[in-house]
Amino acid sequence: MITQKMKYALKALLVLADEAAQPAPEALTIEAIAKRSDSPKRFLEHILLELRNAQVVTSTRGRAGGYSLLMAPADVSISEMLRLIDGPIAPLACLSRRAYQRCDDCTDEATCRIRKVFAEVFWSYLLIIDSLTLADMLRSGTVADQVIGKA
Amino acid sequence: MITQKMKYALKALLVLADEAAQPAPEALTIEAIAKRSDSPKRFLEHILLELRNAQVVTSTRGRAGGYSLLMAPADVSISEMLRLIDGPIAPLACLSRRAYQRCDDCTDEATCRIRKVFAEVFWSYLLIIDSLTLADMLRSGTVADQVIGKA
DNA sequence: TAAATGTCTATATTTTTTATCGTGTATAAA
DNA sequence: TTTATACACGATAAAAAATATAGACATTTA
Repeated sequence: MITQKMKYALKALLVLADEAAQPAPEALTIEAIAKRSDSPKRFLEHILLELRNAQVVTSTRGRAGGYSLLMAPADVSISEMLRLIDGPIAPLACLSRRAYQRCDDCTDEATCRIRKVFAEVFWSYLLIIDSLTLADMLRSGTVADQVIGKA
Repeated sequence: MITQKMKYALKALLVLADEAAQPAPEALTIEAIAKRSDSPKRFLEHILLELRNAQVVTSTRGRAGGYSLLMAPADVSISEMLRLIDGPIAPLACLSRRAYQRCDDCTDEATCRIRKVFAEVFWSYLLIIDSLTLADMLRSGTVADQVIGKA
């Protein structure tokens, strides 16, 4: 299960992407994003900061300041967002490349049967989720799209 | 990431499956399973109880009592074990069939863009993980297998 | 009946998740 | 240059989940 925090992050990104798609996009305040995404403002603040540090969004201070999307939606990888907000996505730490951690009790990774079976699942899973971006979320956006999609 | 509890459960199942594959299989005490799987005995106790309630393993009390595998390894679904031990495997509660829960703030599931994108990932993921069983873990068991598998 | 073993409930500890608060800093307009 | 507005950052806290541990009890069989 993805965390509530991740849901807020995705909602915020959707709000920012929607704004960026407007004719005259403006920076949105945390408050505005919180309202539109129905997220707790003070919590969202930290999430946006993480997104900013990852250079997914950008912010300006002072009057008329706020946040806006920095990367193109097609370049915002869902799996990267998951890693950023929720941490490693591998089912086992010993299968994560970026957050690799050996199991305490592991005598031999090469012969670990748990590792082996989850490795198979994980590679297939990665193949799918690594291909998804914020743009994919936007595409399935409107009700009209939904109806067309079902036809 | 799967929990430590799930790791213990899988290790215990492997121990029991290995025992079941012996010429003269015997019931194994919690202590024996704990030792062989390097799991905390008192914690393992609860795990085995859950597996027993799910009729994956069986137990006998008293002298010479202990646990043994009840289901055939090929019938022990890894995804079912995940559901049993770690809870729902869906990325969102609103995508889980057995543990379905509507999101508090959700106005319309049919048009939720987060739900839609994770639904796609999830169905593909399910396809993979639902096909895996304890038997698959056993197959990739020995070092010899590993070497052959690589060839 | 005694020893071995599983059963069950309660409790405890640690970590993670989900926030909230206070204060500081930057910016732009008045 | 003051002031209003907004983000930045660190501290703290409550709630939930994960990871156990303990004690009393029930069952079996030698």
